[in-house]
Parts: sequence; C-alpha cells; structure tokens
Amino acid sequence: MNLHEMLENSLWGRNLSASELSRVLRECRERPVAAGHAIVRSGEPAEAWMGLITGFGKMSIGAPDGRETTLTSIAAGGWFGEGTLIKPGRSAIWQYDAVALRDCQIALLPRETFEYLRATSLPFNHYLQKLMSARMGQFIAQMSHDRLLNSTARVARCLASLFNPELYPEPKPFLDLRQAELAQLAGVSRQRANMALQKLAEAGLIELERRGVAVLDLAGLRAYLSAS
DNA sequence: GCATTAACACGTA
DNA sequence: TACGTGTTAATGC
Repeated sequence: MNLHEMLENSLWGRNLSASELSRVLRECRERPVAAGHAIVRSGEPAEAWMGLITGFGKMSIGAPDGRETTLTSIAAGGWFGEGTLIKPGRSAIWQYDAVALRDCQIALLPRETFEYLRATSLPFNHYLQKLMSARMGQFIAQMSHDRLLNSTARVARCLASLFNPELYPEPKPFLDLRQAELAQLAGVSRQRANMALQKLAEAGLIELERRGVAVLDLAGLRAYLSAS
C-alpha cells in the first residue's frame, strides 16, 4: 500500500473530481513513524490532516501523575485530526497525543488543501460529516459502556468497536493487539484485560493468540453482557 | 466483591 | 535479552 493507492481507494478520495484528486495527490506528504514514537503531540499546532497508510496507532492522553489512557485506536486506511483542523486559525491545537504502536507510514494532507476541499467539495463535506458522526458515536458508546457495563463486557465492546468500517476501512478478524494495549483502550488493568479475554474465549467469541486476538463472533462481542 | 498495582515464572521472537 | 502472557499476593473502596 502506498500513498496514491490509499488516496484513490479511500472513502473520500474516490468521490473527488479529477482536478481535486490531482491537487490532493500533489500536495499530500508522507512520513514514516517508528513504533513507540509520536505522530502528533498534544499542545502542538495542527498543520495537516493525518492518515495512516500502513501501521497501527493510538490516540492517548496522559494525566499529570503519569498515568495514561487510550481514547481510540487508529488503523491503516483511517484518518484523524479533522475535528482539530476545523477550529479557526491558531486555535487548531492537538488535544491529544497520537502514538505509533507499530511502524507507521503517515499521510499528511496540508491544512490549506484540507480547507480547499472543505470549501469546494460537497462530497468531501458529506464524507467529513459521516466520519465525525461515526467518531462521535464511538465515543458515546464508549461512555455508556464505561458507565453501565462491567469490565469483561467493556473489553468485549472495545474489541467490537475496532470493527467499525467507517473508522477502520479494512477490518480483519485477527487483531495484532497486545493485551496491555487493549487494557489501555478499555480502561482496565492488564491483568483484568487478561481475565476478560479468557472469559470471552471460553464463551467462544474470540481465540487468544500470542500477540493478538482472533475475533470469531463479532455480533456476540457487540451484544456481550455481564458475566464478570 | 471487584479492581488495582507489584512481582514473578515461563516461553518465545 | 526483551517482551508478552498468565498468575498470585497485597491493598483499597
């Protein structure tokens, strides 16, 4: 997968006119980010809309005491930063860190290009609405799960949320995801995530593998309740 | 009761 | 060796 392929296959790139697409292809930049390194840093000005060509990453926020929580993950084919980028002028400041969990190839669509598309392309605006709505829906679901479900169910829903096609264009049943990473995403300790995964495996919803999880029953994960 | 942190053993890339 | 996983013990609300 390279930048051009990614743009031409993306949900939004497909619907651009020939001249819009060629401008995007001309102005988009690429940058490799090694696993463990920052893609964007909280507090820095947002200069580009960010896409993941390859790799896997997370959006996270650190507390003053050093603890850290993951807000959501970012998979290949996904874009982020539109919410930050549409803030006016100098108030477009990253409100979170984005960190590469695996080696990543990042696409950077400059802010000016992003603004040009927003100003001229109705399909692009429709795409942005769908993306932002999907993101909002994900966070609403996350909040309600945090408040209403026990931690095993939260881990189940968390796994299921990684299969939203509007946010993660190419979902595969095998997730290359450490238990510690899933724990941060679900907001539980690694030990508790391990226990939850074993329960979900016993229930036949997933298969545990070293360094990852194979999802066997997505609908079952989405509907999982109780069994703490 | 349920979850957290710390610590340790074990197997593998 | 460093990392990922599975377990247990001590502790807190």
